[in-house]
Amino acid sequence: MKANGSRLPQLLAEVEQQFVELWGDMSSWWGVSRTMAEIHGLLYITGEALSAEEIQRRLGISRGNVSMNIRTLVEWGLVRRVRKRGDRRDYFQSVTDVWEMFTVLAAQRKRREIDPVLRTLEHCRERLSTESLGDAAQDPKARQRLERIENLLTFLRLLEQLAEKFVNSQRGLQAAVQRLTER
Amino acid sequence: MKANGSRLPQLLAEVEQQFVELWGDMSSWWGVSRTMAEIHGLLYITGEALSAEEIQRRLGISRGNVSMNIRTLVEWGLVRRVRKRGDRRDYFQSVTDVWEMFTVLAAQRKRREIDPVLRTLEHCRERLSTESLGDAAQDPKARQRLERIENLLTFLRLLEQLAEKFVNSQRGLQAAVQRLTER
DNA sequence: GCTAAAATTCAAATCATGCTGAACAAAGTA
DNA sequence: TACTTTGTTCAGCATGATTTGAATTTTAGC
Repeated sequence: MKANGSRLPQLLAEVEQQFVELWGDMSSWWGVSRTMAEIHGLLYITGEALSAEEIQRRLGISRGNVSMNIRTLVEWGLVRRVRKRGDRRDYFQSVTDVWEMFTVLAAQRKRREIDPVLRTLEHCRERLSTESLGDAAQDPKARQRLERIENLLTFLRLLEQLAEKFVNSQRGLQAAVQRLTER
Repeated sequence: MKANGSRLPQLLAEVEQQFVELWGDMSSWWGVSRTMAEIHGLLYITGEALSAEEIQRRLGISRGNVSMNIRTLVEWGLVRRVRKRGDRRDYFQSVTDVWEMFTVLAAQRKRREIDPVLRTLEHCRERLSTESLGDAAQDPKARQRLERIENLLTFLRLLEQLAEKFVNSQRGLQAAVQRLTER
């Protein structure tokens, strides 16, 4: 289908808008707030270095909100702070590599959510172990629960290792996953 | 270390409590509400078939809340409704296989969150394609954005395929992932 | 069919998350 | 030094998500 009469800039703006919204919809997937995802989405799709004011204007959010969220995005390495000569404002630009972005987000989630869970699970296991319980560890209920906890631990450890591969060797893993998903 | 003097049932109750909390902490990981995760966690760790009333009592939540969340858990196949002869209450029991549970949760998330995003992304791509734009597709900005959208699509499709493998052949994939994560 | 227990529903109340905006700090300019 | 522009912080508030509980429906037993 051929283009209607609308001008290109308007179309780009519309697609940009749609993309930012979509990126916001994915925020829960990455475990970040909607606004943080939108800021990142805007920077990713435009590819430009935008000032805080520009971001504020385009997303219709407050000054403080931009500042707080940008800080996290920069800390995480998803966005770079860029200076322009003769301009004292900060500008911000997104990393462009999709695998790198995913790697960062996965690592953050792992650190914040998986690691503490593993610690707690290990603690649960410890409390039900033979060393802690002595003869009582033979109790069928205790044994059953220990088994369930161990199954879970095994599974999560596997996920953890998988995540680690992502972080340590995106490229190699990319190839491996591709092989894995081939017909 | 050997057990202190505390009785086993109390220890089991404590570990149960800790586990339920932990499972609740993982709720955002699965994209479900904390209470839904807690109900499932309780059923998983006890292994028993519990009545709605019992769940309500142990988690300190309302009757309606149990009913609503249980419904979803049953719909998703994470929990089975069990009848006991001579008792007209419903009892509920969790699936025990960790891979099966993960499969279900991943499939739900994919359906609810990944699929719609892919549809929207494809729509964005379509709007920036040569077929839609004609000569305007050569505009550097348009090309750059199309490229970014395509990179993302490629990546998400890969994730999608990976998720599909989980759903279709947990066991085979389990082995594959294990191989992948070996030293 | 009637009754009572159990399950479900959903409007209203509650709660948590994350946003706003005003106050403040820092950094550049004259 | 005083002023202006930009960036940061956080208490209080707004919004949306979750829960409650009373009304309603369903179910099983008689």
